[in-house]
Amino acid sequence: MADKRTRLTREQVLAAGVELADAVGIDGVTMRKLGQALCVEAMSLYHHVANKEQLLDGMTDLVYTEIQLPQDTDWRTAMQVRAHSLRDTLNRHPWALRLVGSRTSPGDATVRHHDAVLGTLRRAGFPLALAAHAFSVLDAYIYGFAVQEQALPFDSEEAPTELATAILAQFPTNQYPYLAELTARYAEDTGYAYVQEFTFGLDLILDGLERALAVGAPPYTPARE
Amino acid sequence: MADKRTRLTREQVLAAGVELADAVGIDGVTMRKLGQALCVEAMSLYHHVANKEQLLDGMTDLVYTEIQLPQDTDWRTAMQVRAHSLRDTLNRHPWALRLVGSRTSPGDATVRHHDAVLGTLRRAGFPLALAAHAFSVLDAYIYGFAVQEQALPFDSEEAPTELATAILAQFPTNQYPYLAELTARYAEDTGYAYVQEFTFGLDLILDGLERALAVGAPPYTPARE
DNA sequence: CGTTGTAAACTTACGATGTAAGAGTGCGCC
DNA sequence: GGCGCACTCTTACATCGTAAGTTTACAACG
Repeated sequence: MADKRTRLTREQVLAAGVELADAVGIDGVTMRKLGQALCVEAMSLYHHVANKEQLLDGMTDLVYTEIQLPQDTDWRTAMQVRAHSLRDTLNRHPWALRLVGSRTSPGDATVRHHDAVLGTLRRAGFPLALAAHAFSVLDAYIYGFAVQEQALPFDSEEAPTELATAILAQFPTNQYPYLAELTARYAEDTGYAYVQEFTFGLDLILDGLERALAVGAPPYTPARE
Repeated sequence: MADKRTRLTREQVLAAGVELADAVGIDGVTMRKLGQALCVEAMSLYHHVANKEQLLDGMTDLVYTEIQLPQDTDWRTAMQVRAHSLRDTLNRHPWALRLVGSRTSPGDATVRHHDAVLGTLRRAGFPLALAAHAFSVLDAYIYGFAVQEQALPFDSEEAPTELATAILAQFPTNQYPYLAELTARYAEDTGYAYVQEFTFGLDLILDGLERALAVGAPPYTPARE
């Protein structure tokens, strides 16, 4: 965690913030603890960030840096790669999701990322309105999926066999029959992986977009373009 | 805000919490202020909730109460009505979204809601796996859309004409050409409403589900059922 | 009626947090 | 050398969640 005697930079502060948040959760990120991680008193940090708000903004933007920009292959696989990269990143820094929901001023990396995605779609022949729609659906889905994944009472990567039954036990079977049915199914299905769930929705959306692109006219938009 | 001399109940506390959060935001909800709103000292609240965690859990579940359960019409319009109701509710209580992402133990209303949605799909003929997939995509989309709506630097309901240009001014046009193009378009299109964006994605997903239902076999699932 | 048990509300207190204000400290440039 | 400035530290305060212990008021009983 940062050697003793170098002058601090804003970048170091933000990076340490990300690292700390990963380790102890976003609520564990306090100015004093962050200072400690950097061998510095809490108040010294205020020469590199205006306040904690801005620290969190910077951390959020730094996370965006990790997301793979879409490459210039066909738009579909480009979107797929980006989607998985975004999901991975959000899983690697679970706290980031809570921040994007409350931050209204996007950082530099954030804007660059959005522009790149939009560009990939436009160059692939998406009319402007459809490109905007596509961006909106895709991002909404990815973020929402990440929210759900975090709300799950188990780690989404491991086989949920016993866990599912534990959850099942929480609510009375007869009162919530459909949930019970579902949980039972997952409990017995040992091969189940949550990635499949993500891929299903993603492909469904990409199919829809492909169809919309083929038809030509983006629906639900005042005719212009 | 609650008359003087009635004994407090847990329900009153939670309702006051929701009201307070709506008024001053979730960070403004402190035990002392909540107590004040109920004409009671902060510590008295601890006789009705174990700690602040549990207060937030209860508030989250109370919000779920407001979401319209799907009626027993055809599944498609049922899902549409529910989707819009969920979005409205999340917009009415913007703080709730941040909570669902961090809460892992669902409340009673939450579970009931999930069961009802699942039930509607099952009764409409969705195989179990497809019903689960459908639930996952839809909820992910709705939550994610709400996240994006909140991250927008403007109120999603009003015409963003001048606002868009203000945003546009933030980042250099030449550096982010596609975003600039998009923002310019929205600035000139006075008839634009953000609901259309929501409806586009929702219909796209519902179309996809309808097709998957027609085909019969849910993709991406180990063959069983 | 007084007595008493108990659930609900209150009082006090503590450690942690974000940060305002101002006082050191050390490095680069004259 | 010494001046200026960028950085850091010290001290202090209001506010937060909540632990511990005390007071209050009402219901049940003699």
